[in-house]
Amino acid sequence: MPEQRNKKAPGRSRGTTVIETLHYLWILTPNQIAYGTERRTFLCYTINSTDQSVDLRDRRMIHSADKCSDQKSTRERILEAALDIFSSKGYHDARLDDIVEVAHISKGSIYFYFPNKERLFLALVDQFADLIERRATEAIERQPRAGIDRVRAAIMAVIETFGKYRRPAKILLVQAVGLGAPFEKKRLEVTDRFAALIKRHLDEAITVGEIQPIDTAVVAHAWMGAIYNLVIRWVMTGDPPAERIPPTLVPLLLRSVNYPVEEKQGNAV
Amino acid sequence: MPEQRNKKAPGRSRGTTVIETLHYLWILTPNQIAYGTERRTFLCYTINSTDQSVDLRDRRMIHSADKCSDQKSTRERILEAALDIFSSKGYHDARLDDIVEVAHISKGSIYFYFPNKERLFLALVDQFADLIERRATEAIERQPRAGIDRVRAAIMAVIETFGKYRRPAKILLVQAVGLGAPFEKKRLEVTDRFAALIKRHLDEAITVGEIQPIDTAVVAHAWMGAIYNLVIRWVMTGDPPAERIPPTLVPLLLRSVNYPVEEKQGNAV
Amino acid sequence: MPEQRNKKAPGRSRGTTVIETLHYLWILTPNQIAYGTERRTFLCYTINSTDQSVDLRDRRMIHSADKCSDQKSTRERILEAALDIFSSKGYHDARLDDIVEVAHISKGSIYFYFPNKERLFLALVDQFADLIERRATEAIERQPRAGIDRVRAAIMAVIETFGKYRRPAKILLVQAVGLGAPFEKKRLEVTDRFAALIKRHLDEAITVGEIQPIDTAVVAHAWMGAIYNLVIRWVMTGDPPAERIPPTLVPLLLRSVNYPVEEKQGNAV
Amino acid sequence: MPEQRNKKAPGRSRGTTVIETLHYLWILTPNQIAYGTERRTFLCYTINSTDQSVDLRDRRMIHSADKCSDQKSTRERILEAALDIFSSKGYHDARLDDIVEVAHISKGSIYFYFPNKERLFLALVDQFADLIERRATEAIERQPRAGIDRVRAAIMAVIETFGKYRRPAKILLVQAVGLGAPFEKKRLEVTDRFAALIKRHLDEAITVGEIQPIDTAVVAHAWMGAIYNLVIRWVMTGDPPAERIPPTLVPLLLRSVNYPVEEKQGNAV
DNA sequence: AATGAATGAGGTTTCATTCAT
DNA sequence: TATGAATGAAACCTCATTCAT
Repeated sequence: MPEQRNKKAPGRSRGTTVIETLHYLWILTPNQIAYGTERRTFLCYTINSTDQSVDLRDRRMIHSADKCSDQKSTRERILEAALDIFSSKGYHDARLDDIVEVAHISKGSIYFYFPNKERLFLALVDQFADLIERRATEAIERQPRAGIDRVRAAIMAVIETFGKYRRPAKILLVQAVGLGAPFEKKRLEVTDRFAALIKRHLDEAITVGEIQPIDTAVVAHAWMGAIYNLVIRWVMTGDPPAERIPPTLVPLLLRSVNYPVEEKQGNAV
Repeated sequence: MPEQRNKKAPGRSRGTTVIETLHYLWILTPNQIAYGTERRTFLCYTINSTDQSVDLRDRRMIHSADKCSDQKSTRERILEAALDIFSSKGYHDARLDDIVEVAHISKGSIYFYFPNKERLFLALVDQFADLIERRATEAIERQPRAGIDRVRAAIMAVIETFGKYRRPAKILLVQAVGLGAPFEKKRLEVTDRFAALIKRHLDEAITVGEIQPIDTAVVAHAWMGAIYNLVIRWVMTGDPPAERIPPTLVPLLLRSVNYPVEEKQGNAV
Repeated sequence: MPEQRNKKAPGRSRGTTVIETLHYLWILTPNQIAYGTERRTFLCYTINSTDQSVDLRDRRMIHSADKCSDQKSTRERILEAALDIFSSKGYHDARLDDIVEVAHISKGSIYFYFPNKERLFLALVDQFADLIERRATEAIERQPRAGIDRVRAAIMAVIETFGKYRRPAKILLVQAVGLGAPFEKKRLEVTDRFAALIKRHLDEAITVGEIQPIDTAVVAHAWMGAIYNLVIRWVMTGDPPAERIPPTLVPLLLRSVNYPVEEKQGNAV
Repeated sequence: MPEQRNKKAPGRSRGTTVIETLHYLWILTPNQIAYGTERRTFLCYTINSTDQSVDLRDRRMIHSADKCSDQKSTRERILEAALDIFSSKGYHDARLDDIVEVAHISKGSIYFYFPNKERLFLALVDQFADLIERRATEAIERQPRAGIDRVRAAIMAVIETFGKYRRPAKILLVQAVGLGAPFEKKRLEVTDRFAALIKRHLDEAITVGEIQPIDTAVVAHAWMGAIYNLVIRWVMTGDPPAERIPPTLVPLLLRSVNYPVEEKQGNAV
C-alpha cells in the first residue's frame, strides 16, 4: 500500500525537506563527493555525469567519521563482502543473504547504506572505475613528455591495476555485462571515460608528430577491447598469466598505429 | 580528512552553528559549484584545486535562510508531525521515519515519549476525543433549559469542532477504522461516549415532554452515523462544504424524533 | 532488475499484444463484465466508472467454464478464504499465507487470478457492492408506485442484505476504511452509487408530492450514515440485533423528511 | 451462462473460428459498446437490454483483422520469439511468459522442445556461433592463397555477419556474459573456436613469410577483443555505424602484426 | 533527553517448472 | 503434440523497535 511514494523525484529545485546541514565539501574525483556535517562525513558517488547534478536525496552512503580507525565500518564491510559475492557468483546469483553472511551484518544494514541491490552493485563498479582512472591519470602525470610515452604509461597502469585487483576487474568486465539498461548505462559511461582518456593522448601524439593521423576514436575502442578481452580471459581462466600480457600486447597496440617498436621487447615493459 | 570533533551531540536543527541546509548540488566545472536550499541557489567558484576541499564556512555566499527557532517541546513536535502524517497517509502507510523527518527529531525520541507507534496514534485519537467532548459539554452547559435545546447545542458543537479540525477529524473518523481490536476498542469507547451524551439529553427531552418516547439508544447511534458520514465526505472530498451541512442536517435530525421544526430554517442554525 | 516493466499503462488505444479472442460478452452490472472465448468465460470487475473504459490487460479473474459444477473453482475458493480472513483480521493484518491455508491452494494461485493483494481485496468489495445494489434495485422494481414506497423498500433491502452477509458487510464498512487513496476511491464510488439511488427516489417522492422539497443529496448521505453506523455496531458488537434495527430506524428516517409515519410500527417491517 | 462445448482444445490463434482479437473495451452507455483491436475500434449499439448479453457473432461490425497463417513450426516460433526477448531484455529479465506471448504458443510447448530456460538460451548461442563459423570458413575457402588474405577474409566475414544479425550478436556478446559457469563455459568455447581459427591462419601467414613470428595466441585474443568491443558499441548504441568499422579496424589489426598496409584507404575513417 | 545505526522477522511478489488432460 | 492452471521455493525489501553512547 505504498500510497504515497516519497514525492517521486521532485524536480531538483523544489525540495521541501531539510536533508542535511552541510559544513564542508570535498570533490574527491569527478564523480565522487564527500560532504560533512558537524559530526559525520557523507560520501556520494552519484553525480550524474551528463548534467553534473547531484540530488542529495540519493545518497545513503554515509561514512561515520566517529569510529573510523579502530575497526572497519559497516559500510566497508558490506562493500567488501559484496565484492566477494558479486565477483564470484554474478549479480543475479548473488543473494543478499550471502553478503549478509560474509559481512557479518544484518540485512537491514545493507538497506541503511544502499537503497537497493542494484545500487550496491553499482557502487562497486564506480569505486573501481574511479580507482583505475586515478591510477591512469597518475601514471600519465609522471611522464614528462606528451605523446606516446603517456599513452603507453596509461595502458600499462590500466593493465597493472586490472592485474592487481582481480575481483573488481571481474565485476566491471564480466558481471556488469548483460544486466539491462541501468547497468549498461553505467558500463558505457565508465568505458567511455577510459576511451576518452586514451583518445586524448593519442591525439596529442599525432599533434606532436609521433604517429600519423588516424581515427583515434575507433582506435581507442579497439584497444580497449583488446585489453579487456585479454584481462577477461586471465580473470576467468588464469590462462595468459597477467605478467605475460603486457610484453606482447603493448607493442602490438603501438604498432597498430604505425609507431615503430624496436623488436627486442623482452623487457620492453 | 574531516576531523571536526563535536561539541556534544546537538539536535541537528537547534544547534547554534547551522551553516546551511543543503538540498542539491551541481558541479558545474571542476572549480565551480552551485548548491541550493529550499529557497535559493548559490554559486561558488573557489574550490581549492589542490586538495579539492571546500569549507563552506569560508564562502561568501553562504546565507542562513532559516533560523529554526521552534521552541515547541519535543513531545509537541512529535504529536504535531504525527497528526500531519497519520491524517494524510493513514496508520499503516505512515512510517515513523516520515514523522521523524517532519518533526526534526530523532527516531529514538519518539520512543522516549511513546511506548510504540500504536500508542502514539491512540494519543492523537484521545487528544481529539477529549477536545470534542469538552466542546460539547461546554455548549450544553451554556444552555439554560434542559431538553432539545441542549441536544441541538451539542450537535452543533460537534459539527463545528469537526469542521474546525479537519486533520484530527480524519484520524478519528477514517484512519482509526479497520485497524484491528485495540484500535477498535478505543474507537467504540469514544463513539459510545458521544452517543451516551446525546442519549442522556434526548431522554431529558422526553422527560420534559418536548418529544415523545422513543428508543433513544438507536436514535443516538443513527444520528452519530448521519453526522459522521457527512463530515467524512467533507473531510475526504470537501464536497458538501462544512458551512452547508448544519442547516439541512440539524432540522433533519430533530424532525426524525418528531420535534417540530419551523420551516424557515434558512439561517436556522 | 525489472528493467522493462510491462510497457506501463499503454494509452488505451495502442495495445500491442493479443489478449484474448473474444466470442461473447455480458454486461452483468454497470461495473461488472463477463466475456467469453470458445472455451472459457472471464469475469472483469474493473470498469473505470469515470471514463467507463476497460483495459483487458487488467483482468485476471478467469472463470473456467469447463469444470464449474463438480467442485468450487480455485478462484472461488480464494475469494471465500479472502472474505474470511480479511473480514476478521483486516487488510493489513491479513497475510496471504492465511488465505492460502484456508483456501487450500498455493500462494502462486492467488497471483494467477489477482494481480496483487490490493486487487484481491477490492474484488471482494466490488462483489458485495454489486450484490447490494442488485438487491436494492430488485426491491424497488417490486414496488408498483413511485415515491416513498420505493425508498422504503430500498432501505429495507439494504439493511436486510447487510444483516444476511455479515462478513462482506464488515469488509465494506470497516476493513476498507482508512487504507489510502486507491481503496478510498473505490469506497466513495460504492457509497455514492447507493446515495444516488436513494436520492433519485427521494426526488421522485417530492415530485409525486409525498414529501416536501428538501436537499435530497444531504439527506441521502445522512441516511446512509445512519444505516451504516447501526450496521457497523451490529457487525462489530452484535449489540442492536439485526432484526431490531429496521423497526426503529426506518420510521426515524421517514419522519426526518416529514413523511407521516403511523405510530404503531410494532411489526411494521 | 455460456455453454460452448469446445471442439477440441484448439491453439488459440490457429483455430478456424477466431472471431476477434479484442484489446480494449468501453461501455459508453448502457446499451452502447466500443471495443478495439490492434488496428481498429468498433462500435456496437445493440446490447440486448433484457439479459444484458452480447454475442459478437451476431454483430455486423466484426472484422477479422488477422489471419494468423504462420505455418512456421512451433520450435521455430519459440526460437524466434526467444531471440527477440532475450536480445532485448537479457537472460534474467526475460520471462518465459514473454516468449509465450510473442510466439503465440503455450508455456508447456517450450518444455516439449527444450529441457529448460537455460538450454533454450544456449540453443540460440549455438545457432549463431555455428552460423558465424560457417561464414568465416566459407570466406576463407574462397581465398586461393594461404596467409594474410585468408585472415583478412575471415575477419571481414565475422564483422559482416555481426553487422547483419544484430540481435544474435547482442545475445552472444552481451546477454551471455556474466551468467555463471554453464553459460561461461559455452561462451569460452565459442570464443576459443574463433580465436583458434584466426591463430591457425596467422601461423600460416608466418610460415608463408608474410609476417614475422609473434605470439599468435595473444594476438588472436587481442584482435577478437578489438572486434567484439566495436561491435558491442555498435549493437548497443549504433554509434560507429557498422559499415564504417572495417575500413579503420582491418588495417589497424594488420599493422599490429607488422603487415604493411598501403596508406591510401581514402574514405576509410 | 536525545541520537541514529543496527536489527531481523515477516511481508509480498516473481517465475521456472510440472502434469493432468 | 499441445495446453495452461497450479505449484512453491526463494528473492528483495520494509520498518517498528532497540540500545550503546
